[in-house]
Amino acid sequence: MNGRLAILPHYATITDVARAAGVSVRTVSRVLNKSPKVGEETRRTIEGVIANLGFQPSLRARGLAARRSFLLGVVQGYQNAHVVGVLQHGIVEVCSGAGYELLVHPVSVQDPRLADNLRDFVRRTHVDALVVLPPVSEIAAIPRLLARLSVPSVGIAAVRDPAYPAMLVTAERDAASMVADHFVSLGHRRIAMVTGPMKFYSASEREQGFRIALERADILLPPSYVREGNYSFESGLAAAIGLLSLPDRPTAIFAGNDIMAAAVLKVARDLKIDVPDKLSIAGFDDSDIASMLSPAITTIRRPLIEIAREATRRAITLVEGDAHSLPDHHIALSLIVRQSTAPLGN
Amino acid sequence: MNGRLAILPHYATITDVARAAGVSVRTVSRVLNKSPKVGEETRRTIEGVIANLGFQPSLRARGLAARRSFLLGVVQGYQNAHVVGVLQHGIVEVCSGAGYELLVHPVSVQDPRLADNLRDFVRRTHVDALVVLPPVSEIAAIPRLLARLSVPSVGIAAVRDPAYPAMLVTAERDAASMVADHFVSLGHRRIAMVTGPMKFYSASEREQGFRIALERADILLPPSYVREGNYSFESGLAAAIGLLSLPDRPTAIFAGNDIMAAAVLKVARDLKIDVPDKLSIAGFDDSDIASMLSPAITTIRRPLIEIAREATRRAITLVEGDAHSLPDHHIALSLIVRQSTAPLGN
DNA sequence: CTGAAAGCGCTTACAG
DNA sequence: CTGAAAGCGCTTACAG
Repeated sequence: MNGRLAILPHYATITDVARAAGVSVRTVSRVLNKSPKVGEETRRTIEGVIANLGFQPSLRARGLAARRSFLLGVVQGYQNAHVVGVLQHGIVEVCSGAGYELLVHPVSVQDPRLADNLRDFVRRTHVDALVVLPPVSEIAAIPRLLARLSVPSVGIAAVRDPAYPAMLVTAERDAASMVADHFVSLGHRRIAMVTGPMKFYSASEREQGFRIALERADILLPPSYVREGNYSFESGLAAAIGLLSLPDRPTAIFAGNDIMAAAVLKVARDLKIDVPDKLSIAGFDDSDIASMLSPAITTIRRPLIEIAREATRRAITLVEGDAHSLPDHHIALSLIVRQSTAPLGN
Repeated sequence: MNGRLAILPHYATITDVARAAGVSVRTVSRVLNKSPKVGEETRRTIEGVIANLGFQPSLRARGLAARRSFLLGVVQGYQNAHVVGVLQHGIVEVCSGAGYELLVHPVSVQDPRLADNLRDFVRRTHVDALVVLPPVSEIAAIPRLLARLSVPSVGIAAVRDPAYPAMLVTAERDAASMVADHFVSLGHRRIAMVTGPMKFYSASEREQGFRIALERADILLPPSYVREGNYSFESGLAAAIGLLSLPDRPTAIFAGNDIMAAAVLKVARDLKIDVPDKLSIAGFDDSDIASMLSPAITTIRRPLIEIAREATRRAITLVEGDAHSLPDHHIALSLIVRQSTAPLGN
C-alpha cells in the first residue's frame, strides 16, 4: 500500500550517536537531557558527534519513554483570524526556545460535542499543556475537563476562572472605562455603545466598564443607546444604523471591537455625518484595520505578543516545575488615541 | 523535579482494551487500522470496549511503531496574519477528518539558517508531510531540502516549482490582467500600479499580468507609474504619495494587495481626491478590510479555504497513496467589483 | 480470522 | 562518572 516506506530516510538515532562516540546510549541520553553527571571530555565528544550527524532526538520516542510529549496545544475559536495569528506567533516563539512544538486545535464555541472533542485530542496527542484563547477560554467546562485529564492549562480571558491552573486576565473593564473617560473629557454627553455578544465576558466586561465610568461622570447610558452586536461587520452596520437614525443621536459611539467600529464609520460616512467633527468613534483591539481606516480609529490595545509569550511561559512552568498552579497575571491595556475622536463640535 | 509525573492519568491503552475484550493486542490493532481480516462479532465487541473506555490510540506510539507520525506541518511566514489564519483553518479541517494533527512552524524568509531550522524541525517531529505557504514556498532551497529528507511537501505559490511533489498554483498573473481589463473597460488610460516586493513571484506575476493586459489595450505602464512597495501599509502610503503628486496623476491605481490599496485610499482622501469619481482603486486578496473600507475596495479573491483544503488533501494523498508526485493544480481567482472603481469621470 | 514476539527510539531506575 | 536491561504503547512480518 505504501511503497515509499521502503525508502524512508534513516535519520541518525541515539544508537548511531552512541556507536560513533564509543559510549553507551545511556550516556548520550544524559547529554541530551543536560544531566550534570557526564565527564567534560565525554560530553564534548558526544556533542561533536551529534553536530556531525545532524542528530535530532525524536520527540515521539522521547515522549513515549519520558511520558512527556514536548507538544503544546493551543485551543482557539474560529473568529478573528488576525488576533489568533498574532497570538500564535508569540506562543510558537516561546515554544521553540524551550524545545516544544505547537499543535493547533480550533474548536467551535457552539459545538455541543466540544468537551468530547477536546478530551480525545488530549488523549491522542498527549500534549503536555494547553493554552486556551478567548472566547473559548470562557466555557466553564473546559478548564474542569482539563483538570480531570491532569493536563496543565493556561486560560486567557477577561474574567478569572479559578479552574485554570494559571490565567492571564486582561483588564477589559478598566480599558472600557478609559474610553468612557476619554469621551467625557472631550465634552461628550450623548454617548452610545455597540456591544459584543453579551453571553461573552469580553463583551459584558467592556459594557460594564464603560457604563460605570459614565455613571461616575453622571452620564446615563439609556437602553436605546446600547445595541448588541456579535463582533461582525454586518452586526456593526445594523447597530450603527439604529443609533445614528435616533432623533437624539449620540455624538460619540464606543464599539466593542474595531470591526464594528469600522462599520459605524461606514454608516456615518453614508449618512454624511462627519467623523470626528460630528461623531467620535472608538473601537477595541487595535487590530491592523484600526490604523488603516481614515480617520484612523481610537482604540484599546491588548499587548497580544506579550500575552502570548507570558501564557506560554506559564504553561511550560506548569509542565516542568512542580507547582500545580500559578497566581493570576493581570494585563493592563492601553488607550490609543487617533483621529476618530475629537472634542464635541459646537 | 516533577512531582506531577506520579499522578499522571493512566489513559486506557491498547492492552487495556485487549484485556477487556478478551482478545489479543494484535486484533485490537487490526480494528484500529480498519483491517478487513477481523470477524464481524469480534470487531463489534472491540469497538464497544473502545467506546466504553474512551480509548484513543496514542499518536506517538503509533508513529514510533508504524514510522508515521500522523502529524502534518504548515510552514508559514510572519506576514499577513489574516491570510495565514484562514488557510490554517482549512488545513486543520481536512487534517482532523483524516486523523492527522497540525503542527505550525513559522519561519522568517530572511533567516539565513532557514534550511537548518526546517531540517531540524522535520527530524525532531517526523511530520508525515508539509504544506508550504507563500511566500516561503518561493524559496527554491526548501522543496529540494524536503525532497532530500524524503518528506512529501505541497507548495502553494503563484509560479510552479517542479521540486515540489505537488503544487497549487494560483493564477495571479491572469487575475492581475482582469484588473487591468476592468480599468480599461471603465475608460481609464492613465493607469498606475503599486507592486509588492519584486523579489517575490507573487509581486512580479501580478505586475506582469497587469502590464501585459494593458499593452494589449495599447496602454503603456511608464516607470513613473510603477512604484514598488513591500505589502505593508506604510509602503503603500509612500507609493501613493509619489503617484498622486505626479503632474499627470493616474486616474486608476492597482495595488498589489488590499493593505496597500487601503493606503492609497487614505492618501487620496487626505489629498481630497474623490474615490471613485476622480480615482479608481483596486487591491488584491479580498481580505476582510477590503469590504470594510468605504468605499469598499474592488479586489481579487483567492479561494483560500478551498486552496487550503486541496493542498492538505494532496499532502495526505502523497503520504498514504503510492504516488511520489501529483500533477499541478491550478486555482483560478476572481475579480470582485466594489465601489472603489468607476467609469472615468469627465 | 487470530496470536506471540520483536522492535520503533528514546528514558529510567538500578548497579557498579 | 558510565552501562545493560526493561519498558513506554503501539504495528508488523511471521505463524497457525
